[in-house]
Order: sequence, then C-alpha cells, then structure tokens
Amino acid sequence: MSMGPKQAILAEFAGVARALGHAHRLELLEHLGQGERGVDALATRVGLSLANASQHLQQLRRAGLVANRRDGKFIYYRLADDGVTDLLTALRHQAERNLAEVDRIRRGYFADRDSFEPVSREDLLERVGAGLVTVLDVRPQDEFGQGHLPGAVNIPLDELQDRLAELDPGREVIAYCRGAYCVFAFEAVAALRAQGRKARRLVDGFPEWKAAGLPVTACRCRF
Amino acid sequence: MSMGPKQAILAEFAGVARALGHAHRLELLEHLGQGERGVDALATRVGLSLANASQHLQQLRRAGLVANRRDGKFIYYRLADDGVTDLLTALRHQAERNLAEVDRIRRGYFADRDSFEPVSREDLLERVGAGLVTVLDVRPQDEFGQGHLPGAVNIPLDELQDRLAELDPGREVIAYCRGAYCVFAFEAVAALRAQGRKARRLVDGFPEWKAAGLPVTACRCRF
DNA sequence: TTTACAATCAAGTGATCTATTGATTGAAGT
DNA sequence: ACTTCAATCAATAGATCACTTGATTGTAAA
Repeated sequence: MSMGPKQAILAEFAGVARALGHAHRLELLEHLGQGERGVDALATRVGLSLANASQHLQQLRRAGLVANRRDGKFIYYRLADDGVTDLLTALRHQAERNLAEVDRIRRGYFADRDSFEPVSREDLLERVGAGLVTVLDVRPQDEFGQGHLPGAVNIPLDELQDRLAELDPGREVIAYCRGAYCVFAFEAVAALRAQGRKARRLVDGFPEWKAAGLPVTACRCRF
Repeated sequence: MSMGPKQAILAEFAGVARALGHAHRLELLEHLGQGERGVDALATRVGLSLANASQHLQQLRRAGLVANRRDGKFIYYRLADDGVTDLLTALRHQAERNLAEVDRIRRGYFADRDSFEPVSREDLLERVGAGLVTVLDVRPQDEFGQGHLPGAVNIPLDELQDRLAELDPGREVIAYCRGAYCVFAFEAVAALRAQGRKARRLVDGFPEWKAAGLPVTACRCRF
C-alpha cells in the first residue's frame, strides 16, 4: 500500500511526535538536555532497567531526536541539536495553555512554592552584568560540570543547608536547575527565603538557556 | 501506582505528543489550519470513514489541540489556538533537520518543482505594499472563503489553466496554499513558469501566515 | 585468550492503539 | 410522533508498543 508524498512525510512527522509520546522518553530528553550521558547513568536517573532505557534511547535516535557516540566501552547519548529543546518547549507551552490537567497538577505541587514571578533570561543577563545577583545552580555536581550559566555557583540542593555561608547574604540569589518542571530550583528558593534571604527562580532551566543561544560555561575536566 | 508531580506532568505532555503521532491526525490538523470544518467535510478530504475521523478528532480534542462547537446538527471543529500551528511548525522543522528520510522524500517529490527559493513572509508583505506582485491563493474556493491573505486572488489549481487571463502577465505571481507540504503551490508555480510567467512560492502556507500574526482577510459570507 | 562489563539484541507477554461495524444520541424538518 | 441525517458511542479484531528476561556483541583490561 503506497501513499502520496504528503502522506509519507506526515507519517515521518508522526514518527517524531510518537517518539515524544512517552513520559519516560521525555524524562530521558530532559536529562540529555543537561549534557551527554551514558546509558547506565540515564537508566539509573530515570529509574528504568538498562535494557528498557536502551530501547527508549534507540527509539529517540530513530526519530532523529538524539545522537550517540562510542567512547571505549561506553556509549554516550546527547540531544541531536538545540532544536530538540525548542520542540520540547513548544510542546510544553501547548500543553500548559490548553490542558486543564496540567494546570491542576501545577497548582497543587508548584504554585505555592512560587509566589513570586520567575526571572526572565534577559533580566538575569542584565542583573549579572550589573553585578547585582548571585546565580545559583542547584543541580548535581556532574551536571553542573557538563555546562552551566557563566559565573554560576554550584550547590546541589541537598547540600544547600550546610553551605549557606558560601552565599553573600546581601545579594539576591537567582536559582535554576534542569528545566521548567525540575523541583530543585523551587525548593532552593523556598529554603533560602525561609532563611530570610532574597531569592528568586530563573524561568525554565539550563537547556532552555542554552537553546536560546545564551553563553554557557563548559568544564574542560572531562576526558 | 502513583507518581510524582513531574512524572504526572510529563505524562500529560506525552499525551499531547501522542495525539500528534499519527499521519491522519496531522492531516486533519493541516485542514483545520485553514479554518473550522464539519466532521463529514474533514473525513471526506482526508479520506477517512466518518466514525474514524470522528474518533481521531476526539483524540485531538482530549489533547487540547482542537475545540469544537455545535451549530444545529453539525459540529464544527477548529484549532484550539494559533499555538498549535507553532507546535506543528516546530515538529516539522525538527523532522526536516534530522530525518534523512524526510529529506529523501522532499528531494524526490518537491525539490525539482522548486528550483527557486520560496519568498519569505516579510518579503511578500514588502512587495505587496509596493504593488509589485500578484498574490495567488490556489486552494479550493471554500478554504479561500474562510480566510486568506489580504489582496490575494483565488484560482484553485485545477482551474488555473483556464483562468490564466485573470493574471496580469507583467507582474510576478507569488502562490501559496495550505502549508509547507501542500503540493498546490508547487504545481501552480511550475504551471505558470511553463507559460513563461514569473512565479514563485510563499514559504509555508496560510496557517503559518496567520499564526505569525500577519493580517488575514476573512469572508463574512458564512452563516 | 580469558575475563569483565557496557550496551544491544531477541523473544515473549500484557497493554494500548487503529479502523471497522452497527447501534445510539441529538437536532431539524414533516 | 416520525423521519432524516450528523455525529458519537460501543464492541471487535488486528496491529503496534512497553517492559522483562536471557543471550549476544563489542571493547578494555588481566
């Protein structure tokens, strides 16, 4: 059964969409947005069996959303390009706009942790330029190492209470983490405010910053 | 089996993506991008049984991508908002960038009909403002009636040969149709060039023009 | 070569999705 | 009320997908 060129192309598009059509794959993509990773690391973080993660990753690869490379006996996956983050952002915006269910979950879990508006990327750039704020990266150390905002301080969320002294009490803190639905930044802002600090959250997260073409500091300590 | 807030939200996102994950639904969305339509009209155009089209449309509605209204015994579907077109555009761009298969089909069927670059929306606006070009809408009459570019002339593709006289031979023609993979505009440009006319194609199509926030002329002859 | 380990492949089961069929609902007209 | 027709619903069979298990491939080190 053959079909016209349009049907064939639409079927390809549908294949890409179907690749995004599973929560586990979206979570894998979120992690890959932080930087490239081995299969085992991804499987552990997302809570999948190795074989299952491998198969999901291959599905993403077939759809052209991720690429991989071999280094020794490890295979590292990465996003195919920054456009993937854009597509994910478009998907998120669409879902936020028209799905009551998303809004309900957001309110229940996130809204009360976010009484203030998030800071836009443009605002953050401006304030950093003026030396007014401390940028705080609350992701795990290895993700920070794979790339982070210029001048950001890395204090993973679970160490924040013990390392409060590293943050100048007089400066506002702007925290960020993996993305729009990563709870780390929400929690960090809440924790800092509980200590009487001035703290806000960067809109979205690291992958969106990078996809917007803004400067990123990469650590050269790998390899 | 419960899951955290992030998993719940990602599952919702995945639901939206899965709704895009079928060629028939993408084609339905393409048609809905031209304006609202009844179920039967959509089913006919896409070549689906009525029940099948209805079920696909309901799937799109559950995902928040389309909305509907009842008028008498007809039910008219429409895109939920212009953001849907943006999401479809993002999906198309991603697929075009990283899927060799799409490129292969494009080259085979479209490339040789498109030896010249398409005209951007900005260029078209400028040239229309300067009165330099004729804008040609080659979609069927009813789609033209539901909304079209300001000042566009409507000659459906199958009538083009007979109605060539309506186009000023001295002016360049810029043709458009439903979208990036609608063949009408390609065919029209090829036909006009075969007659020795100057003709080019607008990039993308009508829904993308509208989603870009550019002016649209709607016909008030419905209802 | 042998061992070890990362990752993939292969096969099987249960779940979900697609398209068809025929019945049903809802609004208009007779 | 009865008929008509648009659209949806319900039930089904076939196809595809998700996850597990166990075997296999590919690379590095002993």
